[in-house]
Amino acid sequence: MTAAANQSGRRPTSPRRLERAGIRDVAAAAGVSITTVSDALNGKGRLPDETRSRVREVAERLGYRPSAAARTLRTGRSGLLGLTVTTYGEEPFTFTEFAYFAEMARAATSAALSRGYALVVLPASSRHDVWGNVALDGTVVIDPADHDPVVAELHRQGVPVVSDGKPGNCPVTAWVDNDHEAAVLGILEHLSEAGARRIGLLTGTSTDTYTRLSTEAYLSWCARVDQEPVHETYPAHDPAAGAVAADRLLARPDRPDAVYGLFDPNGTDLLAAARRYGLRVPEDLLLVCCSESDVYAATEPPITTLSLRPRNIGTTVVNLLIDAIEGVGHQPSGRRLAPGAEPPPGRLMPTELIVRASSQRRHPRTTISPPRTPDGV
Amino acid sequence: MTAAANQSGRRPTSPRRLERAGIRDVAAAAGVSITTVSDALNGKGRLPDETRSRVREVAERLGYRPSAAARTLRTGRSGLLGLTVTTYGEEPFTFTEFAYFAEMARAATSAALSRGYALVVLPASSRHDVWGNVALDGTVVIDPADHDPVVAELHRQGVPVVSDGKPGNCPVTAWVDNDHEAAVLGILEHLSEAGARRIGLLTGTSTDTYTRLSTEAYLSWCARVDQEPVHETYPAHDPAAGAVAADRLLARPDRPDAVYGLFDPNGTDLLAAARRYGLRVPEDLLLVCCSESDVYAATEPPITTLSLRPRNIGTTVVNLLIDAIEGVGHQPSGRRLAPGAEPPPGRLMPTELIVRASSQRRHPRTTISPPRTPDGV
DNA sequence: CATTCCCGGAGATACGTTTCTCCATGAGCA
DNA sequence: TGCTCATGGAGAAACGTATCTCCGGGAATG
Repeated sequence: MTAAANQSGRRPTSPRRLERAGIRDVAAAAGVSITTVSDALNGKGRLPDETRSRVREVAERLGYRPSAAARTLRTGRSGLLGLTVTTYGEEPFTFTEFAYFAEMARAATSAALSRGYALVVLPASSRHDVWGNVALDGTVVIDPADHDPVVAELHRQGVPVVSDGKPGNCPVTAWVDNDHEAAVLGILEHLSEAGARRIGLLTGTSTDTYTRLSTEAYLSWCARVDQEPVHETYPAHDPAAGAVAADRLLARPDRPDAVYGLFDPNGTDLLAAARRYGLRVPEDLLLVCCSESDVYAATEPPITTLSLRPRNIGTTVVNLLIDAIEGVGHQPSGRRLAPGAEPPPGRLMPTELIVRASSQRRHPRTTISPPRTPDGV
Repeated sequence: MTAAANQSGRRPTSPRRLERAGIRDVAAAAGVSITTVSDALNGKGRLPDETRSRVREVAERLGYRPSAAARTLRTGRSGLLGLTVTTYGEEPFTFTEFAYFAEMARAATSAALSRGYALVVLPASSRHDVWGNVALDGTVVIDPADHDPVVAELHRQGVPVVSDGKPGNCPVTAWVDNDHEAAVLGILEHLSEAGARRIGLLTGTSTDTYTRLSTEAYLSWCARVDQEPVHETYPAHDPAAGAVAADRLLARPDRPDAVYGLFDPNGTDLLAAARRYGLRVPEDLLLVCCSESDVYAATEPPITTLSLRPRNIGTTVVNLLIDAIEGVGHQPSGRRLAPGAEPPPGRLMPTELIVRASSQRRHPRTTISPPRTPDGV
């Protein structure tokens, strides 16, 4: 039957070995036109239910699966979202953000799927041919650089881009970020309440928005409460440098009695350094670091962490992206032609401070920093 | 100039708003034919270098990007690999395998990328429309069920499938797995050497290959050394049930003096249970569990873990898949028509026992179980 | 001078959909 | 009877690329 359909449907010039059934085969087998098959399967035209169900049945029987490539070509929609992550070395993901990224990607995948999209992870540094070979309806970019070439290229192609991390100078469609300022202030306040008199900060040297905003919040807080900043910095992509910097921080003459570390490994590094200097945590030194890892629930003592709630971020960023993709037509495309007219809309998400033994000399407590109104809106 | 190219290249009937430059525009702008442009850009035909570079230059100037959809439609290759993972609940990934999966997926992505492919994560339970909407050159399936419908469908469509986990009864092209039998025997031996007299096992009730092979190895070892099995089981998808089962195991009259837990959370659950019963680890109870999480390096005491080396698995499985995709033509497709003629080729990968304080009363040591020859070859 | 051959490149077709346009038919209505 | 209209469906034009076939013309060869 399939063979017969093939023969009547195809040009006789190419006696194709019969591979997968195409829409033509279904049309022939059902005795209707291609149009009718397409309409019946996609629920589009005006057809009596009888025809619709008959066509569906024939398609099912032939094991017909529409060609994704042809559909994409015709409709201009691939149903694919990109997830781009900045890279330092050979490995496609940043080391320091690994747990964050894993959780965020998982939530993003889930959110995309539930709206009928699939997610492709594409490091910015990927081979160019890979980028060129996949049709993306939109892209999520993690922490884009100031004049990110990838974002610029996508923008030029008219592909919507939503960034995780407030963009410095990037033509993104929208963005999502944590309220880093509020988070840092919340931590400093928390440490103060626990009795800290001199709070130190451990950060990377990189100029990404996260580091910059957090540092600025710290410095302005220092100015306000009239504390001299105690601030150490290291190249964040170098795993060994973090331990050294932690050591340096505790070796200073103006040694802090509390430290906040901006990156995931800082907690264990600081703990090790404290041991070397014979400092007890939390009696002599209060410790907080930003991390998604549950390692810090099991350390001795357990360490208070700031969670950026990557699941929230991932879900939000994908939903914003899909909104932008499907909401096309609402936005006059003239927007692209008016640079700097108005900043892209942004959304600030709350962080969560998971209070453990390392940052309290009294009893435990959990706070969530309140969301603020985004600057961009 | 682009406008002119458009006008001369397009049919005058449709005065398309000028969007992205197509191959026609490049051809017109360079004063050559479409064929020449395609050949020049893909390095295919016989063209003088001068023409080639000129065409490339024009393409660059126009910002030409070939349409991935059109290319896929024409060539039948999308450059996309699927990564399918079995699901228990709403979330697309299995809880107990989270760290394993994250690492494995990361390695798989990396391996795919370095060979020019991109990876799409697609839970088996995804909405049907998502599966239908993405053109896959091949798929990696994690732990396929015995008569997995997803694998069957892919097989029917002629899509190569490589599985992570030895398939029970599935038409996969190839498979990769750990040598679970050797791993379990290695652990039992390790515990015996540390002084264990009665070793217990904590597993899930599910019938996947991993659980089955490990359990069988345990039982046959028990028979050989003449020990009565001490075996507790719980529904692996229920996080609370694991803790209960751990408790049950240590409450037995024939309480074991050593336990191996097959799943990630078993370690912490067993540790907590041991505390409740006043058992010291490792003095009264030796502990090992299978996990990729570095949590177990920080527990008190640190717990010995078996790593399945997901990075190895991910890399291998993807490379095997791409080999199968690109090696098409070597395999006579008649293979598909001869079911049961020969089992698919498989590869067994070594595991790694990371020895920590919980499983030794002497000094630390690290062993790696030797790889065996796969059954299938 | 006639023939062959290779170089450089043009034309046309197919990949498998979706969708726009249009047509035939028969019912309802004046 | 003649007109409009809704219904059910067919035809054909894209979408943008890769590739197969073929062709003109100059150089080499007899």
